[in-house]
Amino acid sequence: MSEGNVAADQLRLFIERIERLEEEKKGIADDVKDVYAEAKANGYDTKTMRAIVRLRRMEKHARDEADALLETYRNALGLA
Amino acid sequence: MSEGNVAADQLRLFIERIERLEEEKKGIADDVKDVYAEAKANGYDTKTMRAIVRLRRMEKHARDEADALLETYRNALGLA
Amino acid sequence: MSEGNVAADQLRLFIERIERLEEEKKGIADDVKDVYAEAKANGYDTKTMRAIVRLRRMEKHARDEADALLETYRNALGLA
Amino acid sequence: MSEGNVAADQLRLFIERIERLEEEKKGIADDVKDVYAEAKANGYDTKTMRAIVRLRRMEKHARDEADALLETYRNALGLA
DNA sequence: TCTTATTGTCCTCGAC
DNA sequence: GTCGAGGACAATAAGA
Repeated sequence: MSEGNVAADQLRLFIERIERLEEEKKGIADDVKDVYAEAKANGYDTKTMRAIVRLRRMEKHARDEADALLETYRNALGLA
Repeated sequence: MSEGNVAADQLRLFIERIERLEEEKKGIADDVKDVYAEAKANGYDTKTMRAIVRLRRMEKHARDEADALLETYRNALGLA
Repeated sequence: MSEGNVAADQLRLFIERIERLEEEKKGIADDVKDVYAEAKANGYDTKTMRAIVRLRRMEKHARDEADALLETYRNALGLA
Repeated sequence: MSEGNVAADQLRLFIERIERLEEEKKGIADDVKDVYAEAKANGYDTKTMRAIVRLRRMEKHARDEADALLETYRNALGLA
């Protein structure tokens, strides 16, 4: 079997990389949950906190989008 | 068969209502496409236009979200 | 500013038309959601309903395809 | 302002911790996407790959469940 | 074709 | 423990 399973091996490696990343991702998601729990234990309202996080994310996205649009304009006008 | 198919009839009515709405929705989506096509025919870059529409939508969402959050704060503080 | 902003004005009009249409579309999407919610409140399983709607749409699509094909044949044969 | 904003500061810290974690999470999600893209560039079908990953996750879950059940039995029987 | 945008489904989470 | 909302993910459709 010294040959022919190259493709299978490569696939397996891809799969394993993905699984490792997914695990990391899950770990971080758990960390996020912990922070909310800790905040709640300190008397904060998690619903409001989630709203704040959501708002800030939206604002950041809008800003990024605006920057990209401005860049598009610049290019269209041949500036910089 | 004057009886017993009440449920089936009701389900059919729900399905038909949904299908009617979906058709309307599709019609509007087609209208949007037409507007983009018309704009393109007038020399506008549709990709940029889509970016503008997206940006304005994001900004509006952020604004709405901010308003809702402010309202939450107001209530929490017993104001108004 | 009686001049030169014609293009900008026209663009703005296009954008506004699109945004208006998008809003209508969203309104209809909300209506659809309401119908599903109402059906659920009447004891129907929305997942199944969605499957039905999807199936009927596919069938309609298949029928339309068949009609188009038939039309193609007709034309190829010089029949009305 | 040496006083009274303790709560606000603490809240801000919680929010920032969450945002930092969310960013990390997004970074990893992007990494996953990259791996899929790389696999695709090597001739693999990503849809199939996703199915494999999903299946293995389910199998792991099933195994964990079985282990937990076994543990429950052990405890019920007073075995180490 | 190949990417990007939208849509739909699933699943988690907090509230009641 | 059920419900509804929200977010994440996957599938499909559209556009370049």
